[in-house]
Amino acid sequence: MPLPKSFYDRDPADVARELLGKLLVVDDKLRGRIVETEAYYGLSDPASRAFKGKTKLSRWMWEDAGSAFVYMVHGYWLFNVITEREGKPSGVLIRAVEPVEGIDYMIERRGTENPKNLTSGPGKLTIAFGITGKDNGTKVYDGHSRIVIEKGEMARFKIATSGRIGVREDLPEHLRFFVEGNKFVSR
DNA sequence: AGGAAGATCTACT
DNA sequence: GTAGATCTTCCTA
Repeated sequence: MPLPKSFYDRDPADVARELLGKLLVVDDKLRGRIVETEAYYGLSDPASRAFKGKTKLSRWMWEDAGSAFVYMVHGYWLFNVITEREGKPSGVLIRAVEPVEGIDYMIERRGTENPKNLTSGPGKLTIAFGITGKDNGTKVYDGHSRIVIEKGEMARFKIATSGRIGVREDLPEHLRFFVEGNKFVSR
C-alpha cells in the first residue's frame, strides 16, 4: 500500500526526514529503499525551482502533495515529490536509494555492474529506474500510478543531516537527511 | 544566441 | 581526493 496523500501534506523537512527507509517502486518491478533526501521550499528558498515563479518547468511544484516533479539539470533528471497543499510550492528531492528489487534492469540501464554505483545519486537513480520528465505530475500516493512510494521495513538506523549539496545558495538550516553509514548515500 | 542548472564521469596528482 | 569536460532543456535577452 502506498503512503497516503496526507503524509506529504506537511513541511518538506519533516517529509524528507520521514521518507528515509521508505520504498520507491516503479512499474511494480523496480524497488529501492530511500536513504538520502533533501527538502526544498518555495518562494523563500533561493535553491528552489519555484523561487523565480511559475514556468513551464517549475509549474509542477504548485501541484498537490504527493505529485512527482522531475527536473533536468546538467543532462540528468532529478526526481522530487511535492509537499504541502496545492498552490503552495515545496518538495523533497530523492537523492539516493539502496537497490532492493529489479537490480538486473538497473544494471542494464546504468551500464555498470557495481551495485554501489547504480543508484547512489539523484541523477543515477532516475536512470536506473527509468524516470524522466514524462513522469511529471504522477501521484505517488495512488496505487495505480507507475511510480509509488510504500512503507517498507528497515532495521533501525540513525539519521544524519547536513547542508544541501550542489546548490548555489543554501539556507542556514540543515535540509539534507541521510541514513548514517549507508554505502548508497551519494557522499 | 547564450547561459544556467539541485550532477556525473574520467583522468589525473 | 580534486579538477575539468560534458551532459540536456528551458529561460532571458
